[in-house]
Amino acid sequence: MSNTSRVTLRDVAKLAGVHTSTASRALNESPGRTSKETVERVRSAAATLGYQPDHLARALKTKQTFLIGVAVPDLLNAVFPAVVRGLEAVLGEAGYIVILANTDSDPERERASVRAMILRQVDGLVLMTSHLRSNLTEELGALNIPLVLIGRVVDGWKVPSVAADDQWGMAEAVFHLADLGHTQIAHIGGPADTSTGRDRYHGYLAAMEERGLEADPSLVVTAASFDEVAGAKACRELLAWTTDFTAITVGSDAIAFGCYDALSEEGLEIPGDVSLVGFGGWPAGTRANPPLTSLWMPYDELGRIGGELMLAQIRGDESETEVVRVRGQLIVRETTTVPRVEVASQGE
Amino acid sequence: MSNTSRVTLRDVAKLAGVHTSTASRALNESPGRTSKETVERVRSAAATLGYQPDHLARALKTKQTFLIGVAVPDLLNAVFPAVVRGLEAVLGEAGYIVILANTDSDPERERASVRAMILRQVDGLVLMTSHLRSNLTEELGALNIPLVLIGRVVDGWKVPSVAADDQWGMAEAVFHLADLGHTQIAHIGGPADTSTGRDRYHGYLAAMEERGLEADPSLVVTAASFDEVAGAKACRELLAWTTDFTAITVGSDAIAFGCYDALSEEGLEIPGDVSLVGFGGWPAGTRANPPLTSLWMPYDELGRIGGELMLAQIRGDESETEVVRVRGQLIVRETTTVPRVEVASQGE
DNA sequence: ATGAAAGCGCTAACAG
DNA sequence: CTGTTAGCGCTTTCAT
Repeated sequence: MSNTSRVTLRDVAKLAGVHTSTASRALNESPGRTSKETVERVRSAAATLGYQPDHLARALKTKQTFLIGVAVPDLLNAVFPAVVRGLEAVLGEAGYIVILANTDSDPERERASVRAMILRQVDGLVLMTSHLRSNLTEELGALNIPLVLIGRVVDGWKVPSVAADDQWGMAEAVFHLADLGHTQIAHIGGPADTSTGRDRYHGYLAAMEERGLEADPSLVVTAASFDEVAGAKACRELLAWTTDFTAITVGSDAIAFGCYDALSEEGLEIPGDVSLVGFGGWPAGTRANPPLTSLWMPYDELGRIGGELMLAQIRGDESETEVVRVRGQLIVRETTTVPRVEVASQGE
Repeated sequence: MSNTSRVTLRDVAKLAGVHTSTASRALNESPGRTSKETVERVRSAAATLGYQPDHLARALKTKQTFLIGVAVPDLLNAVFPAVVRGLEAVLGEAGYIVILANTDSDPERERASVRAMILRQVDGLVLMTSHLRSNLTEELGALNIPLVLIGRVVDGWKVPSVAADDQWGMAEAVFHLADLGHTQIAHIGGPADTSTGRDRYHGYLAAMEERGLEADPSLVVTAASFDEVAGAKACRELLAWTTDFTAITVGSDAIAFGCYDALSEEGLEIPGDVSLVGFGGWPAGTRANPPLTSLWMPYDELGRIGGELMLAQIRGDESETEVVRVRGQLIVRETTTVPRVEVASQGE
């Protein structure tokens, strides 16, 4: 019943026989501004009373809440928990605490969440949102609150960001296929209005060109989202159009799984008829049938770096707006092999 | 640069031509305590100025932060993001915001996180911790802060909780196997010091007895944790001891996946030689090879109910300490079939 | 029904 | 180096 009325700074001061303000200084160690002696007395008084400063009161005065708002599109997508974990570790270490909001990839909900967080006076905002256009951009720009973007890069908006090197990654995937002898490589990309979707697509294009391969536009389709059903749907579209390809690169592991279904519906075997390379490197890929070859990216690392960027920004260390790209590595499992030969009939 | 110094209640009051305290009452609608007229004036003043109350200041006075602390053991385990999502949805709806801490299933880190959250004056605490003994129990009991346990039930500690009906679920799994004709059913349980581990084990025992089957103690092993490697290890132990069983029930889908590995190392086929039933019903099970039969539990629902319990408790609606058990359903995929016959040689 | 005054717990000018 | 005085923005007695 009794909430053991918290011990306040006044209590500490009284016990130490000094004024509250002195106690405050002693504890916050305003550099040199206090005699060693009193610092000592106050410290021990605080210790014996088990004094814990009240964050709220302090925040009211200092305008620092030590709260960091984190907006994630979809906690059910395994990528995001990994990022959040990394973030929480780094920020927690520095005394910050993470407040979380799931936006369901809905711009509306996202705006609402961000507003709520700003209202809470968060010291910084980490956005992993998918579709970053909207006036959220300006709204946040005006507020000039420390901001970090994770996973997506927004052009024309100077803000510290960290993301997987999607272009590089997708290029690796294409090279792997090309090295196996594939020349007709399809691409089922993620939504075109996401930077990840776009960047991966560009990586595909660049890699095809680098290998002197034609990126036939009819071999490129776009999934409406990064999940399995969208992936299956997109793959069916592709299949309805043409089967003149021996390999597929995709925008996410989930999309790849969607392809498992769509391909098997058509009686196409992986990798016998079609080789497939996922993107993300989910652990689940190991158990899939067949195990998914995929370009793994260190998502937890994204979170950690994102945390660092946030801390740097709060400290004011912004040497320059930093945009970090991290790279992972291709994990070759069993969905890729040399191309089937029959299709080679069609001349170049 | 300029943080557009937020509009304060004073500004609103001034514009409405009333005192701050009146404005406060008008906005908080202290029932009937204010004339309709002024309420109207203040409201519109607030609207035109775009007034947003300062949570911090309010909290300092009212001792209500509208923050709910949530401690999760491991965000990388797919179960927890689902729960968090449910929680966040319900609590967010009610104006609460979720602050998150990952404890890595480490009692030490857990205590630290919980302390930090309490320091932040959270209005409530949601714990999904695995090993709930420790003095955390008493520490929290003394503080009498609204508390909800999700996923685990701690005996001898009266606190609102919601968890999967583990006993029922595991019994279903056993019944399924028994119906197929299995009589020698092994059990690879989760850690014995978790309520989930124990309850599932008890469910296994009860179901075996109900069907008049002998639960041979040598057919029961315990995994050190709920993950794949612990599962594989435990399964190897079992295999080293005996192969006199035709089916296995396990404490989690991850443990089941570990069994995939351990069984195949011994050249045992699933389900040809050994039938296997997972627990949890992860989506990943669909893609596994073979697709995993598993007892699915609605983890998002756990989160939602947990949120409701928290809200009820905050409101003071505690009719009685509630302990909710939710049930899911068996999803039959391809890891279960009738028992192999050869083993039937050994008499009873 | 409203205004005046006090105070939540802390920090930050300003004197001394 | 320390005490005094204010005040963060809000709610809440207490008078009126």
